[in-house]
Amino acid sequence: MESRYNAVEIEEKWQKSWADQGLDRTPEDTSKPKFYALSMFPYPSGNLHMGHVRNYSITDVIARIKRMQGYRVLHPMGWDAFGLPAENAAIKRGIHPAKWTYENIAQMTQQLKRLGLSYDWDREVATCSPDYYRWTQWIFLQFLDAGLAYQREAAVNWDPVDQTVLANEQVDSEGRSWRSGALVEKKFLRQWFLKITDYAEQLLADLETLPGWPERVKTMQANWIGKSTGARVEFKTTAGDSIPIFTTRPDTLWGATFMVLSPEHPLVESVTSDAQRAAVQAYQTEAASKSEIERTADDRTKTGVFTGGSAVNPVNGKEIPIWIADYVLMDYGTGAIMAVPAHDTRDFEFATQFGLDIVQVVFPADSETDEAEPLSEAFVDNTSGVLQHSGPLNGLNVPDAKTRVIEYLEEKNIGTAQVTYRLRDWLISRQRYWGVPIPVIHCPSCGTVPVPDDQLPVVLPEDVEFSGRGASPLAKLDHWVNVDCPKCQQPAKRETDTMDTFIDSSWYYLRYCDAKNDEQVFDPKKANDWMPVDQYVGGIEHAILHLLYSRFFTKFLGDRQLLTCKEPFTRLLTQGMVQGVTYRNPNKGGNDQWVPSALVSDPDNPTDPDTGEPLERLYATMSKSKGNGVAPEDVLQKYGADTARMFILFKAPPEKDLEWDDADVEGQFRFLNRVWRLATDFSAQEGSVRAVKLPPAENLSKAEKEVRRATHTAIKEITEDIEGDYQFNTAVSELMKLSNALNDAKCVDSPAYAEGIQILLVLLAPFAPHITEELWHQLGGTDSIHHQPWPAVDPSALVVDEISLVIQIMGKTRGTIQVPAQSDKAALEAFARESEIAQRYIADKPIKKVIVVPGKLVNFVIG
RNA sequence: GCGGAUGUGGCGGAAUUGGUAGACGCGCUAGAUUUAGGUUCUAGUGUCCUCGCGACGUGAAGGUUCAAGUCCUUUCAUCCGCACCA
Repeated sequence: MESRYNAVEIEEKWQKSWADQGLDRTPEDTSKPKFYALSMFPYPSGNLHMGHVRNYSITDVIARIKRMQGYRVLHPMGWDAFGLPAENAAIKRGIHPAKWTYENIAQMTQQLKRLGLSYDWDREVATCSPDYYRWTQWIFLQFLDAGLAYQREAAVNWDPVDQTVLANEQVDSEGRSWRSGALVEKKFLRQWFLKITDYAEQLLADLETLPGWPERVKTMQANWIGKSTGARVEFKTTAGDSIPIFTTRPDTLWGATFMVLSPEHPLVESVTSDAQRAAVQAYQTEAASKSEIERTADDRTKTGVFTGGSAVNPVNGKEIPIWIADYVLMDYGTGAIMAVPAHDTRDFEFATQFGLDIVQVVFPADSETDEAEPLSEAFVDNTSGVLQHSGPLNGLNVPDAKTRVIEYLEEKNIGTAQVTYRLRDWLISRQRYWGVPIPVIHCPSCGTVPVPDDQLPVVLPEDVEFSGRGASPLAKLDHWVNVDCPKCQQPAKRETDTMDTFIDSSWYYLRYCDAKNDEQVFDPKKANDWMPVDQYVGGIEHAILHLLYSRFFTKFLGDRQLLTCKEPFTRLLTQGMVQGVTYRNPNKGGNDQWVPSALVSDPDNPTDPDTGEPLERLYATMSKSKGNGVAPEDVLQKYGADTARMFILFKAPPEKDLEWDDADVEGQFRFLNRVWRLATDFSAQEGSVRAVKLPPAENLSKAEKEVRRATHTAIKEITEDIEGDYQFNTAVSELMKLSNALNDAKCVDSPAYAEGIQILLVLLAPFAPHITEELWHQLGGTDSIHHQPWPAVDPSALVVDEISLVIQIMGKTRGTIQVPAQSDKAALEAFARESEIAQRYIADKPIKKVIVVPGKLVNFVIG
């Protein structure tokens, strides 16, 4: 009696059984090598989407294979649970953020568990739990103690109607508040920063120690850190005030014909002449009122105003005018530049526009003269160009001139070599409720006082009102704000800012190593045992911030003697997006152009339900606005988790975007049904898969040898696919090949066939954990299939008696012949020469050359 | 503009790193099974033609080689990231 593959029933059964057995608990046995497999933990939005399913399926397959390969594996899951959506829900719907968050966690946990992911739930963390954020606060105090946490004034988004600070996400693309619709203003508040810039050089240099990271991510981080090597040079105004500048081209100093200050530069006031004061102030006001969007607008026509003041070029004593312009940024370098229009495109544009002098000092290496034609664009070559009109640099090429000019500047005491970074210190203050309270107390006499370790955590108060107006909910809570100073016991006030949620996620992977510790942030022994994470998997959207911050934390905690690893994540896999079938009306724009799949009645001939116009069909990242999402629950209900996992892993390589296609999902379901049939047909006649006793190789029939070759080829190929670069798509195709070979096998009552069925199930187990467990037990297995060792290749099974030898004439393949596999070069050539194919093509033409590639081909070059 | 990547059938994608291009799957075609549909099974499926023991074929154009998707040069297109960073 043939049974049918009922995925949902089997999956429920085994998920319960595995949970009861504690199958996925992290082993403590340290005799095995460790492997730490980690997916980026989710924000508990309440709904699992396909991107999650893909992310976690990838990591789960890796974790399962590593277990079978004899590693003890740490594979945890948790929740990045603080953040704005919970607070927005509170403001809009009156639900307390904690209630909203924990309900979402409960719901998503149920969804996750249906995917059959082998998590050790005993190590679950939620960043909003006091057990966790107590240690987030402790780490903050470590930064404070190290002098790497500090306060200064910084701009926030201020909603003038609601009188509240807004997060960037609460400001729309037109610069208006999400709630009041008011135009958002800049306001300066005293805020907390972490001094990540102290680690800029290490964070940049150590990227080279990460060969297991995608090039793209490393490049993005390097650009973000933005190291520039150059010089700091002291310019002086004619009045004698010092204006230091930074330049990467100190070799072009003799070509500096004017200076430009940022409109916010503190010296603007003093250099401005009375005649120019009105124009300068007008320009400053205009620059200050420019929004982000106006600043980054496409038209980059340079604007600026002459201050009326001048400075002296320190290398040649020439007097040069000082301008202000908003293309010079206050927060980079010194907020002032020397302008060398001949050798910088922006300065050139500015000089051309305002009729300022252009003096060329670098000339092409092959140029006959040093008296150039007027330039039509800046000459920016910085490799082979030769310096002229530059005193001690004359005749040097640019790289040599750069070295020489630094010596010169230092001799003359007017400048020095300097390195700058674009990386800014990390603003971590948030004027919000649902985050980690910053654990400090402001005392009128003692100043900023850390909350003592034994008083941690500073718990978020529950009795809070969420109006979305006025000060942060915490600041309005007098009984919470007013405390005694821990030092002097006098009345003081709590800090009411909470931390950026990126702080929470910068160390969660460390907490998993020792998730239940209530004495320490983690036991360094345990963290050093598990760290670094061997494989980290997540979306490309975290390429910069999350990964950079985590690297920063790891390095800092290393400096505090809590960790020995230099980098948190040895290998990083950035999985591609999941895209859905999307319908677009090309005659419409904005959000109206997207027609939700649910409204399309005939997918073969899609039309707009409103207008009847034909629709374009394409693939795009799943989103609510496009109505092109596929709900994981629906897929699980219809096909089961095993099919969903198989589809996701097979359809595209993990780092590429994946097009969700129902027909392909059906295909995977068919494959699992075929495996089901193969195994149940086999068990009906055989009974047990456990005792495979193979006769000696020489006694195997041809059919048996073929089955064994297919079986062991599959082991070899799949193992290589996984160990190389996680090519799950080709690994799955190898599983299909093996299943096809077993389906075609002519020796179903042979031990070789039994071995094939058994190994097919074991190899498939990490990908489709439920169906394989069920079939394993139907075949008489008693222990879990997930406790089976990863199969080893039997090299003797791969040996073939005959190979097909490719015959080429002049490099063109003309056919193949079967020859004994063991033939040497001479024998191969002889077989080839005698072959009918060669005879036919060569006939009586002379053979000029014969190339023999053993095991592959023979190529005749004829005249 | 700078930086990173990618271009292979109708589609998703393979190709031992220079050695039979198109594995595996989807789709499609024909046939068988089934009360019908679905399922399942069998065969076929890069293009072209004069249907062969043929020619052509990996974005385009050159080159190296007995042999190129793979190496070199030039070029085009698409996607992504950063963007007045001195």
